[in-house]
Amino acid sequence: MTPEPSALQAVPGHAAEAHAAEVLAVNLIAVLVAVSEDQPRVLTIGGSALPSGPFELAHRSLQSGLRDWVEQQTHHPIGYVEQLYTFADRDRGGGEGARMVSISYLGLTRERPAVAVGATPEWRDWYSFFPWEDRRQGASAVDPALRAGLRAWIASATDPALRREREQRCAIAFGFESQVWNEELVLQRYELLFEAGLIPEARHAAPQAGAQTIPGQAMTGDHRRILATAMARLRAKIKYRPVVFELLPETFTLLQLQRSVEALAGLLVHKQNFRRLIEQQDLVEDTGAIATATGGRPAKLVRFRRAIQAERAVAGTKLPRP
Amino acid sequence: MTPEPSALQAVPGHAAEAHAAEVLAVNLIAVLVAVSEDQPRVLTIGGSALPSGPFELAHRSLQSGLRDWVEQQTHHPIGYVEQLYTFADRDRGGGEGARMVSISYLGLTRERPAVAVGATPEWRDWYSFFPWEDRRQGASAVDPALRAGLRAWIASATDPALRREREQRCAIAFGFESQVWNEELVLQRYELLFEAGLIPEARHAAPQAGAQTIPGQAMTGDHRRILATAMARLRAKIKYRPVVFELLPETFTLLQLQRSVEALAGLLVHKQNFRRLIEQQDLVEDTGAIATATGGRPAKLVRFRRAIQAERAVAGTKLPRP
DNA sequence: AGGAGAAATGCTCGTTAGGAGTATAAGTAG
DNA sequence: CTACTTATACTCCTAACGAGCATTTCTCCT
Repeated sequence: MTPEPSALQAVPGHAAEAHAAEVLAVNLIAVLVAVSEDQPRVLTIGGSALPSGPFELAHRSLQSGLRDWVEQQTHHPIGYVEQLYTFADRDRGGGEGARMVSISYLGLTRERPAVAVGATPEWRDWYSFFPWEDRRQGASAVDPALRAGLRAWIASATDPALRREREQRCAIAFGFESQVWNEELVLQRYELLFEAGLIPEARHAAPQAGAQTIPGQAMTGDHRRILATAMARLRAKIKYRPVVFELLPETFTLLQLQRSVEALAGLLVHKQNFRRLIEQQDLVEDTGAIATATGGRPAKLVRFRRAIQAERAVAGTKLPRP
Repeated sequence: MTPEPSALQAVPGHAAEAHAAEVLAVNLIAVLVAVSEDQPRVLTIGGSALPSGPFELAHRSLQSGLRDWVEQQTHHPIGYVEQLYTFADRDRGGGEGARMVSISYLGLTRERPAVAVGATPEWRDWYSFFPWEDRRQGASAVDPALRAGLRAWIASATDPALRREREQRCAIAFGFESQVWNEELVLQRYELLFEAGLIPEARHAAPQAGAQTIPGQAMTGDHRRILATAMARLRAKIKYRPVVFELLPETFTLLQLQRSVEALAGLLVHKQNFRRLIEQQDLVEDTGAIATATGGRPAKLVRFRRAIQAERAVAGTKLPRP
């Protein structure tokens, strides 16, 4: 076993010594998600920033570093943590020689009821940052503003090829022509709006003429982009991995489960088929208890079958096996 | 917009100043994949290390930093680059206060024919590192050795609960009982073998009694784990994103395409159904040309319809829409 | 008490994607 | 001319999925 080499050292101009000095600050950023009252929430600091903190030498690993201080913050066990993305764009970080590398994580937890409103940290509805992503009541109210802004951006391209390209990107991301809304394209939509100058955070990067902005609260730095990444990842993941259960109490009804999925996806689902899906996958089991009715026939209380994690590997095959 | 804060600074014991000094070296690691002669290859340095190099202040972003020096190495355009994972385990990096954070990437390219064999860098068959992952000829020849080693590891657990847990993990990852081999579980399999002490690299971390190791060439440090991550990601990705085409020449036959997919997946697929899949998704278009036959009826040469990238967003829905 | 409303639960269709296999066409190597 | 290899076209079957209808069992209102 050779000692950990800088394998590139053979390349001219890449002498290892020259780089030993190039050290960077490493930051951990958490998107902590919970669902309560059928709304997805995200933990914020000061209302518009994601919790973040430096990676320290004392931490065993990146993930344990994140867990350490998130649990310190929330006094909650985080059931599920997943790395999102690492980035180090030029405009981030401090001055010369102090560039920052940020490693973002998605964490799922149950919202602690006792968190005071207005406190720091505070749970906020994630759709307050992305109002256009909530389509549970049909196309959202902010849709016309988006369309108008995007149309203006498309029209502002003088090159016809560029105009067509923008048009197509918008059509796909927002389903303008085809009426097909893909709830997973959260990040693509955000980036289009950003490019179009409709996002206040974009002003800082590229100050434009006074294009008007759209509804949706801004966040510190590029935290809203990170939140978009987390939303996209979670919306994709709930479809092939039983992660929703990390957000639910120990026992719950099928409707509660459905409402949570709908909250995350920003879409309504077909109730009967949703139940069929859950049942045929053996995801839950009866507890024997009955939910105190909330306005209809009482529902069975079920619990997540943790055994399923062990029994089955994820399927996800799409190759025509022989 | 508040200035980029360390949001955790309010937490006791986390004063921002105390951490400004904790800076770390950041390393970029590339898993560069190509396919030639129906074999997946990975670019190595010195035969057993992945190319890696420091992230420098001069780089615009992490990804462009990676692109810069990979293209410098291979003199190839890399069509596709994707971030894999960032890690910073305690046993990595140098001495005190110089811990290393490694950011790994997956890159796809076409193998340049003119690369000399035995050179540094060198393309190597990725199954030389993971012989058990190639099941195109049925269960691989190394299978018995794996089973024996894993059985010994299972039996070595004195606690019956632990033994059952190990048994189940092996059954899922390797499909022992159910005969179901999930080709995406590359990383899980590697980690099981690692835990079982069957991987030479594990010796360094936890020197055990002389459990025997299994076929498959070792790599520097934890590079084999990173390669496993890349293989798993790529095997999953080819199923829902048209990334295989990055590995193929401009025009190709459907069989070439199929063989490339099989090479990556380590599995054979049903030819007719594979073609149906490709056709119904409109992934390729005729070039009009015919392939000079390689031993059968001549095949149409097709090319990837790049337009598809723009036309369609990825589907991937599993929610019962209303 | 009786009826309206809300939610739970059960079942039925029709369509489609995917797995598996048969049949035929069109080349090359002897 | 024949054997072999690969390309290409269909057929059949089943499970999964989208879209409904119908019935049951509660609470609440008048």
